[in-house]
Amino acid sequence: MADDRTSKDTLPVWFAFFTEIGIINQLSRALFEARLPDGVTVPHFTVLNHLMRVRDGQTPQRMAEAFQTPKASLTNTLAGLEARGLIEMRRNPDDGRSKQVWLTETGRAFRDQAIGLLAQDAAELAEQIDLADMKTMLPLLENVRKVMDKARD
Amino acid sequence: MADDRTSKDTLPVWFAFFTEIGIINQLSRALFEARLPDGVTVPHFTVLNHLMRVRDGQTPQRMAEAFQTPKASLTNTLAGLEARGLIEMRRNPDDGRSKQVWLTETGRAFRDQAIGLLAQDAAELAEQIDLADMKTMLPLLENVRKVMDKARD
DNA sequence: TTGTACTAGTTCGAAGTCGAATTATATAAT
DNA sequence: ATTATATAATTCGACTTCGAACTAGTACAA
Repeated sequence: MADDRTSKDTLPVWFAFFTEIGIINQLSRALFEARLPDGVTVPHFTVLNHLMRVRDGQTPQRMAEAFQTPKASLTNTLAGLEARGLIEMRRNPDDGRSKQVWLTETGRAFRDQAIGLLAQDAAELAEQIDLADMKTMLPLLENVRKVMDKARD
Repeated sequence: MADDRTSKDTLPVWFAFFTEIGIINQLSRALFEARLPDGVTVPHFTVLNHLMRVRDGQTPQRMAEAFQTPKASLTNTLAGLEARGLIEMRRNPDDGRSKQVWLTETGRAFRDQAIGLLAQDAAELAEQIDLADMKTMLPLLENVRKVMDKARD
């Protein structure tokens, strides 16, 4: 018995939601890339951060799934990181088709330094936005993400 | 006077927040573009929707500000819409430097039809996500967006 | 052992993004 | 009027994105 008649204002609310998401995404990208040196982009940083938070030595495939991003895009991102000496790609000894992505020492240092720079911006934002609000939103956003992820055919 | 010592978990929360934002943005883009016909993209639709919701006849400059997007990107988007006959660019009679963007009848019809298609997806999402949660997030997201917007130097 | 099907990653190409330079027009100052 | 400065939009070019085709390697069946 779920009511399959959706409320009249459902659509506008969702639209407004996606609009805000889009703008915040854009603003955060601009903010990040203004801080990151040397043409390092958000996708670059995201990969470094992921490898450090979760574990390095992962395959590109696995990471593509984690980020919900096409393999071809990731190939490009990884090539950029490797060219800058921040990661190392090795053959996967267990499976010749796949590879493993390892952080270099430079990569680890770079990520830590970047975190430091970004922390300044975060602190500035934190002055103006209640952390409690962020903690309210976070689980709700996660839920939206999970539902949308499942809805993909 | 403001405490410049931010809580220890501020940074991780903000990171997680931006990560969710990024993924939801990506998922919503995929969802939208699967529905929109004929190579029409999210930026295209966003412009149409904005012109209809707010008012058409606006200048590209004004819209670029509203969307937080570079002028050069918008030029490209508008060119696509004009090529498809969904908008019309006219000289601004009050200022020869600028232009005005007007919806065509085709453009209006297209937007209405697109809304109908997207409403189906929204209804599906709405079945699984409480509208109250959306209404909780919306003002908080708006606030984040406004603060970030102001923080741009 | 060969064949068939599958999977990981890359390459290719078409399209989108956007900072910087450029063009056209407007406004202000003298 | 002339010049200087500012603003709206476009063009240019370097770069990113990502679907589809391709290459290399694996698995399993007969």
